[in-house]
Amino acid sequence: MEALQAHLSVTRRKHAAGQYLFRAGQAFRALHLVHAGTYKTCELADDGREKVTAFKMRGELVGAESIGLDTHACDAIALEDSETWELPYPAVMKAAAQLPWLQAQIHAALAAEIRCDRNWMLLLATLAAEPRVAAFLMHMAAKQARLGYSARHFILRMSRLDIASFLAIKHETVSRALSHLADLNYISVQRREVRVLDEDGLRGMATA
Amino acid sequence: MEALQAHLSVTRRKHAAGQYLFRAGQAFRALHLVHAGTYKTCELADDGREKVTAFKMRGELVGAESIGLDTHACDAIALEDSETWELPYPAVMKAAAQLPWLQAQIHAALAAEIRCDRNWMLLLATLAAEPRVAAFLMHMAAKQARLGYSARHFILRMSRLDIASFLAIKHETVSRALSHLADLNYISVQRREVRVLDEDGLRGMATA
DNA sequence: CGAAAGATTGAGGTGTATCAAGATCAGTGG
DNA sequence: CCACTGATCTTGATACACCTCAATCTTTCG
Repeated sequence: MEALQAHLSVTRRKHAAGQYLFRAGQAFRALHLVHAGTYKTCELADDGREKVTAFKMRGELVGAESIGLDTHACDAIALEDSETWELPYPAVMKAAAQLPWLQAQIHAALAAEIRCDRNWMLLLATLAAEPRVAAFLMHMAAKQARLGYSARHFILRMSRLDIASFLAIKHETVSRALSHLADLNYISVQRREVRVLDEDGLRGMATA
Repeated sequence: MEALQAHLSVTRRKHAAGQYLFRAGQAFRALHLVHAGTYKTCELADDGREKVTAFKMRGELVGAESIGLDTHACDAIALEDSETWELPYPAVMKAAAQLPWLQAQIHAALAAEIRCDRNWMLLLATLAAEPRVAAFLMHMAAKQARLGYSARHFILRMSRLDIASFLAIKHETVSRALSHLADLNYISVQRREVRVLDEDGLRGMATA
């Protein structure tokens, strides 16, 4: 995905914490590749119900779910000062028509998105609150590691409320789960700073 | 999607009720367009946890989530005697490279899959058991209508257990919810046969 | 027909939501 | 710099929706 600049014009966009990358209903014109920082995407219902559906970091694509629509299907919001590369969708399509590897990459990225969502669906459907939180922490740790940071010590960029929404529980429950995981000495938490003390313990909690 | 036969070889495959279209771990070689009947897809975890992630009927694509992988990421099972058109994936890719409209269709289909999953995630995260069941019935009714059948009277092709798994509740809870919706005279149910008596009532239940 | 699978209904237990009160932190303006 | 304000987080007590366990009934299929 990183060799794209050679084939199409890429615009850098910076977003302050809390700023919208796009809102549901706005015209869909481009995909966004996260270059720095963290974003969340929020699914919205007509009646006001909403849920955080994903957290996106460097190398991940935002906005793909709106392909084929005129307007965006969800909100995307920066959780900290962040930056994306904007990839105009028509240009991407044109480039993909010329470059089989790019087409394969796009298909693969969309399919991976589906698999990721379904993994979370499975997890939310089959695990209780505390295991969900444990799995979430493991997942965040893995993401950190993939980006070259420590999987043992990291900062959660999202609020308890965001985590709660993502995990389909209440924020009080997230708080309690974190406190309990700390009591068990699997982690230490201070506000948004997390330290993983016992990875095996966490893993055990996340699958049982 | 129906003009595909002109551009690539399509194999018809029949499946008896309960038969696997593919299993997780089997080689991924083709997409499958449902031509008749109903299939379910099941996401599996290493430790045995599983969840029904989708029900697919005529015109819907099965297997897209495994694009980019060597092997299938989930199970797909026929719920009744059914038939698919098998679309060899390499051939699809080749055709898409020549036909921009096909490429756009594929992107759109994958994106639509993501949006559909996220709608269910939102629903499961924000609604209680009974509204989930009501929403599920409305959804099934809409699917029936789209295929030209009655949205007022239809047969559920899946068991209570399948519905329960899909909605992330227990099958007893599904049963009770259905009974209660019948008590309210929103529907009538006998086993898998459903009649919608009060669509507005159902809709109200599904969003509150 | 008999056996197994699926569906319904009841009674009781439990995990999480709800409601509420403090504590801690971040940002603002005096 | 500090007081002030609002947002975020933590913790407790209670309520209730759903799960669990169990029995019964119906349908399906060999």
